[in-house]
Amino acid sequence: MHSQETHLTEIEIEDRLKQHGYRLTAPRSVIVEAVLRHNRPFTAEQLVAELGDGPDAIGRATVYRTLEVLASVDVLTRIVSPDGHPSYISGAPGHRHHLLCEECGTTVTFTACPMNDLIDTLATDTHFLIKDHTLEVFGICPSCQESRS
Amino acid sequence: MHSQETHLTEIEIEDRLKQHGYRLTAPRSVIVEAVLRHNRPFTAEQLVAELGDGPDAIGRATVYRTLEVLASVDVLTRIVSPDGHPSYISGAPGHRHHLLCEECGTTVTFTACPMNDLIDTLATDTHFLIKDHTLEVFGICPSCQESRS
DNA sequence: ATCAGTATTGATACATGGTGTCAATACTAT
DNA sequence: ATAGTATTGACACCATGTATCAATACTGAT
Repeated sequence: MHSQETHLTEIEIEDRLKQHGYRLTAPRSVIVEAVLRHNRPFTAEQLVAELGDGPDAIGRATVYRTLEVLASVDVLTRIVSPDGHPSYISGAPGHRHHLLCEECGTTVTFTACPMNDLIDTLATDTHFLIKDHTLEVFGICPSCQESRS
Repeated sequence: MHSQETHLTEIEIEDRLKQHGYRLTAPRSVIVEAVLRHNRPFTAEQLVAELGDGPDAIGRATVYRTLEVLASVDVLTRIVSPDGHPSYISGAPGHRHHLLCEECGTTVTFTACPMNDLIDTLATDTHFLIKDHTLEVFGICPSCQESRS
């Protein structure tokens, strides 16, 4: 019911972009490679900092746009923490939620969603047409608990 | 299991501020009155726009600080939508979640939280110390569904 | 292999949402 | 009434993200 994420390869990701009608460009390859190096949630600004200078610098706008594109083809998931700061997590097609360590960012993905029953009840009772929900869990992972004490 | 919110009065809110050691000031009264006029979620910037000019204008920083204070004493709840934009909802002490209409902002509060079981399972399986979770539901309310068709 | 068409890029400027500073003000307990 | 201190608001600043637009580069068709 929960698992570490299995990652797509660069080639699979680029295929997926093509299938959705996106062009394969040098900056996108660089960004995909950078994304694959992260196995923790990262922010757009972190990527900008990594890729935004040097000889083959990639523009801020391109980084933001590409992250959006990758999220739209289910290569990345964008999650928003309770303080409103978004970050991206590699690989998360389908309906998933995450358990994040607030200290080190370790992420556990789980597919068990307890919302289905609740959504039915809410829909019946309120007559809302229910479209979406957020559900993310935050805590401290075992190794951070240890290094605290 | 779900309900429209019952509102505190201005006096009750000001008592609550005092009980927490906050002073009663003119700007805070103005902000509390403004908050009570809203029965839909609102953003900090909306309040700034309402109160930020005219003869008794209230500074942007004061508005932001006061909203934080009101949230800290459970007069307001701050929720963050999937796109990362925070808004405030009047009156929500305790553990509550919300069902929001994406079109008109109508909000239904519910206390049924399906997370308890899941959290126990997650804690057992991952050994995380679980601290917090987000859970908000978004949809279209009955009256907006009607005016669509 | 070349070409034309168009998606993409990146520089820049701008927009939005929020925070830090600090002197001046105003609340509260005494 | 006064002293002490929380609070205010002006301002500058920061962080995150977006719009514009000319220049570039990918792609499919030839």
